[in-house]
Amino acid sequence: MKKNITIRDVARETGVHVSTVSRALSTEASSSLSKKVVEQIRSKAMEMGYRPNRVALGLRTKKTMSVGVIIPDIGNTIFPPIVRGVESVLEPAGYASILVNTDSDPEKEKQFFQVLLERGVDGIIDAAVTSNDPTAVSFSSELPIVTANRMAVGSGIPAVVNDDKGGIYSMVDLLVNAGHKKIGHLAGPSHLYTGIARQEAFSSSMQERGMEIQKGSIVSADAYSEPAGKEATNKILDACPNLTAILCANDRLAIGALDAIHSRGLKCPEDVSLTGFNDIPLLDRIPPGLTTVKILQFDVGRIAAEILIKKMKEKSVPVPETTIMPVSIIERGSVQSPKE
Amino acid sequence: MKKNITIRDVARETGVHVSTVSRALSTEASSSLSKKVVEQIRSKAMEMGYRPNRVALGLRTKKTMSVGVIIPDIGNTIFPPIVRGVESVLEPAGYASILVNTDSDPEKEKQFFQVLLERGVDGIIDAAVTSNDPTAVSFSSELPIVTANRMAVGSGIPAVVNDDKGGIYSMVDLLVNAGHKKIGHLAGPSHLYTGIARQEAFSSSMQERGMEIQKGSIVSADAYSEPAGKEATNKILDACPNLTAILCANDRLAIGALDAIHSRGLKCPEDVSLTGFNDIPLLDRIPPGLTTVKILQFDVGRIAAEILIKKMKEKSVPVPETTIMPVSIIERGSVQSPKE
DNA sequence: TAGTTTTGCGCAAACGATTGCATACAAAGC
DNA sequence: GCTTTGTATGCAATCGTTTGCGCAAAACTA
Repeated sequence: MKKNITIRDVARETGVHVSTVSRALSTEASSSLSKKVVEQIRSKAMEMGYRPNRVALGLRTKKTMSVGVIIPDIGNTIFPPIVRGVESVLEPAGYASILVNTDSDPEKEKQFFQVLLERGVDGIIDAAVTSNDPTAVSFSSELPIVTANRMAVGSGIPAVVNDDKGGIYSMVDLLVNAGHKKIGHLAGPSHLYTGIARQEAFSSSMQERGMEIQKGSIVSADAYSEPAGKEATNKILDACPNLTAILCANDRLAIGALDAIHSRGLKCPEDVSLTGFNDIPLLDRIPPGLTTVKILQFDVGRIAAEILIKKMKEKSVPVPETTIMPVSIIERGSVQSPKE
Repeated sequence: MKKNITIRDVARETGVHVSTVSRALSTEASSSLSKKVVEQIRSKAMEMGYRPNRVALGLRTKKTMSVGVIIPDIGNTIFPPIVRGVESVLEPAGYASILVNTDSDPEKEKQFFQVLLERGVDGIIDAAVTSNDPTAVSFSSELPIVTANRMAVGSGIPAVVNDDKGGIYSMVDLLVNAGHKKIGHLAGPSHLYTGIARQEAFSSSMQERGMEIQKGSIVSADAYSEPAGKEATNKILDACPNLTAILCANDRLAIGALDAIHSRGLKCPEDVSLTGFNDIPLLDRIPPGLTTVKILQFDVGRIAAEILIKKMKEKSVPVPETTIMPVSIIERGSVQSPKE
């Protein structure tokens, strides 16, 4: 492993001072130098295989050109596209992303904030934020943060989220228009923004349409997972066996609901219609085809990163506090009119 | 954004020299100090909210405690578990992971190597390596590299891969035992290790079992994607309509094959049996249930990271050049005995 | 031609930590 | 009581850059 060469080496070889080399290599500062030296230094640097040391740069300028990306779990299919969206703008802008997984543990989230700050990141994309997140709030005074896919309600931290409310409203419409009168809601975890927002949207939408919400027809799953969805669905159907449709807070819960329905000897959509949220990959191939709300995960990440870059460049620049990304309804086979 | 406090500040407050603070804060060096000062300095540092600056540390020690993780695309379902596996050992060991996506573009891979080196990573996990990868090889003399899921054949770079050969052999066995005589192979891209290794395994296995390989019954897909799988399958079936089974190089190709089969008015497994590789999430729920080879993605990442850490700590330590992870066969509904 | 401005580059201090070496003081040996 | 040996801490260089300031030479100005 050969020793790295520095601007000092280049300076020695070209017979100029290190500061001159530094300036020659910088696009802006090189204008204060004669064309000839700049040319000479650059070609010499290239020839010597000079590679700038970002660590030293970071120390000197207090900008590491890196950002922390905090997510609950990259294994959860909705996050990879978000991460790609983030990188699609960060990388071309010269930023590196340090990725960490919290497994939705607030304690870990806090630790990671510390670690990221020690490493001098210039900003953070937080897709693991909880609805009430003191950690994110307290760190938001230290460096720019943007939350993605979720938001810390009332925190003032810029957020890019999906139109959860609109999506749920459309789904309720769709079910009601299909003739459903008894609709349940398999809700997401109650400590997460998406869980809360979607449940609130469900309730208010049902109310606005004059639909009855039966007691026990709304149950929150512990996590966004298939088993949690199955368990919660069983609770819902135990309490309200007469339901003809269940609106699920996300696709994985809906898949769990499908399991519960089958295990009870029922069929979807014949006995109970089901809807999801997110439109995860391969969902279209799982029978009977889940009707769901498609979200723009990639764009959520992309826009969150764009906002973050703005704030990192100029921390007092005004940015929209909440950006809501449009959703669309994907109709497949899991919804049909109730039998009677 | 309040100014960060440094060991200099702590030194001033406690009335000692910065070097003393540095030693007090380090677990090893603190043994050379009196217990009293150490205690005093530490509590003062805590009280002042001192946060070490890793950038400065990195400059001084030439170790950034960070590693680059290069993958083709985090959106491809097989990579997230690998990344989690990598992080599961890197993070507890104090390393941060910088994640980059190459989209399988060798040019990008090269650029990212440069960027990662500029950023002073201590090592690299490369899961985007191509079978013949001059970039990885040339950089391997500059810093420790371990490849995951794929390998650069004959490069001497330590690799952790799946038992591709064993998996394919088992699959051929399974098909042959089910009575298939006309078996095709939907191969992966021919510039990727997995594509090559699996195809070679297919050919040699068939040969060893005395099975005939029809002309045109092996076609490489351009990419590991459903459309590429569909296209290649059509080519295969155009050339060899009498095939009763197609062994696919991975699950996504197999799903594409399923599409092709359906579009030709055929059925799986009645008309043609199909097998996959990887066992991606939700695969079990796609009818008729794809028989596939399950790989240990998480462990591939985990072990690759463990090897990398060893090499980063002591670059001349001997490590296994190739680690092969066991695979297992998951039987589902996509294979049955041929009709006639 | 003398004074003034501009141009081009060097000097040296910083960024925040670590670490080999020097040093002061105390304890211990004789 | 004087050397010897630790023991605990300070000193200063260093890692690789950037950048404000200064200064000489060149280029104008009148």
